[in-house]
Amino acid sequence: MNLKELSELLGLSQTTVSRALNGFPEVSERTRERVQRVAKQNNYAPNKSARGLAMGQTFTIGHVISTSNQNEMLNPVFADFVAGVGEVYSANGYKMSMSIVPPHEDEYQVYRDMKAQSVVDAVVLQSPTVNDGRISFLNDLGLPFIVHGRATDCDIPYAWLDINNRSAFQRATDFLYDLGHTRIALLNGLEHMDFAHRRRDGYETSLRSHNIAIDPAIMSTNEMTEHYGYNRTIELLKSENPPTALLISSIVTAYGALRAIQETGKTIGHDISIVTHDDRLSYFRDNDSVPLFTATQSSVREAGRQLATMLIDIIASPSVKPPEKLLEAELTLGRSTGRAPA
Amino acid sequence: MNLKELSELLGLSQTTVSRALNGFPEVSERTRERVQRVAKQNNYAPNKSARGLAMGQTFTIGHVISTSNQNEMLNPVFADFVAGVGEVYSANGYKMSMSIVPPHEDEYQVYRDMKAQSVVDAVVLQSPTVNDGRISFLNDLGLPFIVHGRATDCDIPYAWLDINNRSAFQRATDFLYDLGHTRIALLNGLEHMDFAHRRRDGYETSLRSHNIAIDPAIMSTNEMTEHYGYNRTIELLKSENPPTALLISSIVTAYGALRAIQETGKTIGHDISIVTHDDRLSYFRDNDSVPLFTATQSSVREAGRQLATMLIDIIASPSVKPPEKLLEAELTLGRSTGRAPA
DNA sequence: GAGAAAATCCAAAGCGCTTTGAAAAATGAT
DNA sequence: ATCATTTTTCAAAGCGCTTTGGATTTTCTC
Repeated sequence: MNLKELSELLGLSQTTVSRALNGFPEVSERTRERVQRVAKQNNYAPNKSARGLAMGQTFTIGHVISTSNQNEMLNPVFADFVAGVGEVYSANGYKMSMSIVPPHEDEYQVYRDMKAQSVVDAVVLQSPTVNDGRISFLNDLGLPFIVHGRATDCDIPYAWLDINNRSAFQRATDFLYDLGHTRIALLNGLEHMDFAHRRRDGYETSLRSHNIAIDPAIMSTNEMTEHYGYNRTIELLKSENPPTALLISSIVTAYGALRAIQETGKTIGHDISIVTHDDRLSYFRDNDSVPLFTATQSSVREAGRQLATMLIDIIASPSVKPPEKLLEAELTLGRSTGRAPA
Repeated sequence: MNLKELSELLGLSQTTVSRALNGFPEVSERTRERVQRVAKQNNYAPNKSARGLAMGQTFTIGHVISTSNQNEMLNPVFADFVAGVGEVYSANGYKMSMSIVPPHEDEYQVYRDMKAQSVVDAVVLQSPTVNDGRISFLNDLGLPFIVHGRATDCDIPYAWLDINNRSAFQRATDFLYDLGHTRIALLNGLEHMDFAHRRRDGYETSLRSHNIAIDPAIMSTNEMTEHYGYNRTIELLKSENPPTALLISSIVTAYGALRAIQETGKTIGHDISIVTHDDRLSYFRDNDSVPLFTATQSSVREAGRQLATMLIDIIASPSVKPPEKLLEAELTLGRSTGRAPA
């Protein structure tokens, strides 16, 4: 069923039917109701290609995910983030177009093609690095976008939504210090990633403020797998001057660290403390009355929702200055932290 | 830059340019080369909406993900599966359109709209249940599709790719039996899911073949979170007749079980054995020479690749009988299994 | 070099929608 | 009843591409 058929069925012109369905004021309520009813009955929905062609808008938002990193690893946060944005998209009549960029292929070309083919109205940029060339590239390309995160070394204005990584990790480190910990290891993500860079900054700032020397021997950076947490913790515990606390960038890695601690016969929250960042991933949901991990918490799914809302606003009014939003992470107390051993 | 402008630039008709770019034989190699060169130079790519409208094909494949289950949980397998299909899509000029269905909304309506708006050429159906109404629905709707998994109670022919869940769990149970285990607990996924149903079947078949009574007290079914693994294992270990081995449906849950075992002071592979299913999720990758878990392994990313290839074939030749593919899981030996304690 | 065959190119229609500019119908004011 | 407004409807153009059917040019054969 297409517009022509529907309008013939109704005995109206295509114009009137189109206007009735798209909520234009030039059509009487009685007609609109009738049109909508018959459209629903016949399961009519306007052809997206035709609509896109006529309006120069596709009601589609692009996500491009590069798997070109060393292990072709995906960000564990990916699924929940997508779920969050996707909810808002579908509530607003938008579709999500996801492109996976295979290893050794050019992510920039994907954006160029998206623009040339006008296949999306806007894109969301994920996993920004400290100095992310994609931002100025998209800016020059003229493709509206929003960044999930920020790029420290980028000075042009752009739209973003981020959590306060620096403050979160500073507070977490302060908290461990208050518990008496002075030897706090950092198990960070890859530090060319902007979020990891900022977390490290927060960690170091806290240490400096308490006159604790920054010791690279207990700071590490890697992809945030379970095994990274395990292996690195074993290493740290075996070292001559082992830390009494671990600050960890991902809950997946924190579980690995916990495994190592248990295996070594130590007690978490007693012999050694852990604070981790927790994105509230759905398959690590913790329903205990007191959660396992003390954590800097921020729901990445909720972040996705808010980011999508912002982006849809940008599409609606592109002229206004790029919106920015900084979400604070909560520091929630769990069973993984305690007073530093004497 | 659009076709008209490009063809004027080249001094050719739109027809010729279009044919040159789309590989039709009616254009000389010399012209084709020139056209392609100039197109690349000017970053020309055909408008997708226009192309879709003219050809009645969108080169887009739909994925619809319902978050309507109790905890709005996403399948942890989601990200890697998407990465797998996405690779193949982009290699073949297809785009992926992902729809998130918010809780309490009608997944069927999403499919109906996709069809009416002709926004996709085909869809992939994920997480099928034992008796999944979506299969016959899509069949009646006339929207080409392929199922990732199968539906036990569905008798119409349809395209699918699945792993041999039944055989994998039967072999795993046999293996534990051979090690002397006779009290083997099952920590399964939600059993209205077809894969979980089949795994249970494999487990029970093995037990019956060894004349071991099936004991519902040590069989459980739940969403496969870390905490499910932990809590359930604690429960089992505390019970009066505790199992000596656990068969677990997801590696996330297996880590939870391991945590419980360690906490109880028991040694994995000695006091208690674990066999888990491992989808080779990227953030649980295990690079140890001997892996942590003995597992029924099958890469879900590779499954995604193969499924995408099959679906593209279906689109190309819709008439042939729906393809089916059954992948066997490997049983790989890790450190989590050992002889049953005397 | 003429005619036939092959290779190359083109103008125009059509895909299904939105939207412009104008006409027809309904309403209100005099 | 007449004219001026407002409301409601419509015909047709245009979005950028593919593709049909035909025209033109080149190449080949004798």
